[in-house]
Amino acid sequence: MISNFIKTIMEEDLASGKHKEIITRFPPEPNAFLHIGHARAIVTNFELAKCFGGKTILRFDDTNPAKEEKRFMDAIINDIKWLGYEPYKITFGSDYFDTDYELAVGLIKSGLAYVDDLTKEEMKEYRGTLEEKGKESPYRNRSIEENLKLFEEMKEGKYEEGEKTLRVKIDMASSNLNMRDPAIYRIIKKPHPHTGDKWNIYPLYDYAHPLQDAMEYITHSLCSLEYVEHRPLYDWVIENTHPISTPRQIEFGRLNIEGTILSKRFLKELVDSKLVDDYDDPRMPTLVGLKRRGFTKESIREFVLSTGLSRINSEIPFNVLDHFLMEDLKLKVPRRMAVLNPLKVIITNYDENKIEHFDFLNNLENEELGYRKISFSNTLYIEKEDFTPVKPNNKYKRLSLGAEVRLMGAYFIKANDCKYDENGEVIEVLCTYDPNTLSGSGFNERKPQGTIQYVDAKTCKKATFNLFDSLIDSNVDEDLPLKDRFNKNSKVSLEGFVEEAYDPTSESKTQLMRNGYYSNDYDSKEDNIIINRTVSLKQSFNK
RNA sequence: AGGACCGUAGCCAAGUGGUUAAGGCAAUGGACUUUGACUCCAUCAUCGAAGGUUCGAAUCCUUCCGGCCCUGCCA
Repeated sequence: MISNFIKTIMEEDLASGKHKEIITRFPPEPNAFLHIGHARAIVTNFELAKCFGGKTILRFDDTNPAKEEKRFMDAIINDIKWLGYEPYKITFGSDYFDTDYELAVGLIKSGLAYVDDLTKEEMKEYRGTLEEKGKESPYRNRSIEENLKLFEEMKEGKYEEGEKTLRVKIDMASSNLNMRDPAIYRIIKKPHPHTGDKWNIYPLYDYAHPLQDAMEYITHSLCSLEYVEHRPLYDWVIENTHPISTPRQIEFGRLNIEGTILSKRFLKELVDSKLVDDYDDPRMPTLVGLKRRGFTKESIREFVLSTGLSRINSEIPFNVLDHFLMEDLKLKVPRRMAVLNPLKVIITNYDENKIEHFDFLNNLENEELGYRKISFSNTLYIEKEDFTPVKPNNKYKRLSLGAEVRLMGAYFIKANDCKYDENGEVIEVLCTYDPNTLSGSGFNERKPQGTIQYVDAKTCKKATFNLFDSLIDSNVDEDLPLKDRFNKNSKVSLEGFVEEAYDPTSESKTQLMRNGYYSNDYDSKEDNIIINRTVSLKQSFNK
């Protein structure tokens, strides 16, 4: 499923013959890492074009030389490729500076643009406010010849930054502030990464963007809702410069994820203040962060396509993202048992020198993933929350004294006794096993209370589990500075165990067999496996 | 009365005058079980509010309420 209202527009434009082909574009300014919000724009643009056999261009919007950075450009290209998309071509806003300039000269010649000497502050004053109309600049009626000469001189570098701008003559009384003679060129005396020191003047977004679209034959220029009020200006530029094609701007709502903030500023603050490791910290909503957290490109893509988009800014719970990861991985990856909070279990009627190995399906629902060995001995670990001395209610499906439970892939065990530490915490459970109940043996004389997972203490591997939560603390006042709203518990590390078969070097995606959390992005430091949980526990058992 | 956009369930979102308002997520109940997972079955809205037009409205009109955006020589 893909955005209906935009797709409908495209279908109509194709049917009416307005366009023969659909061409879209993704136009990031190369000054930040891409996040999940950008993924929505990327997926939408690429998929929509793909729907109609069209093309999508990646265009770096580098009209402001003060802002661009090469490392962001590389990161953006990598992120788009990671998502599985190949731009038809990669262009730069600066590719069109010559045409931008010529068309601006044309605007002056038609009496539609003028060079203004007003300072920034004066211009603000003249612009008026939301309630009051603006007034015309005293320089508004310079002759075409003078404007031409002045604009040329601006280009040649005769004036300093801020001294002059080129403005377009529209309507100072417009209720749309964007139409009150917006500036389309300003002086910036900085070398540009692509055009060097060729230019002393650079076009502004509202002028450059529609022209870039036009010059690339973009048919549908998708952008976020905040540009709605820029559309009249977008159309004005197209109508009055008569470029080679007539693109159409279409706006859609932004995507937000609950528990995080998708703003460049916030993400930068987190990194700069070292609250997170870097832009690729698994807690970050950046694409590189989500990737490290374990998200696959398929899951991101499906997430975007399935949640759809409209002209509403949406705020989607993080667990929706989890859902699509789960959907993507559940048949694709092997599953492994893991114990995050270990509790020792001693099998009192099992030979303490014996270790058995069983074949166990890597993924119950997908036999193609094959089998691995799991082992069983008299000393095991189970999850702390999988044992309680007294069975709390009849829905309890785990181990309690006197009750019998299946160890997944192995035997039934019955808890007979347990030991406590000085704080009254259970530290060891004493069980007996029934050799007749081996999994797969066909034993069906009685049913266990439930099934729990375990690892064999004699063969398991130590692992550190990183569990992640929202970046934003929901209990903190929204008016506080972003940094102060950081959730200090957004990362919790637990020391536990994974079964022997877990291979950190080859299994970058694994489902850990308890309520669907998956591991990814291990870091093998010394002997310690670090596993980042990617999908949150659906619920806590200890309600 | 500054202007723009928007309001369909807890969260997304189809639907743009015509049978009982798609679908997904979440939730709840049940079945199954080598994970309280997965899978399967069932349940879950009269469309921000009030009026109006119409044989008939979530769809058109009016008013009200609510949200969000706009006063960069940023994008």
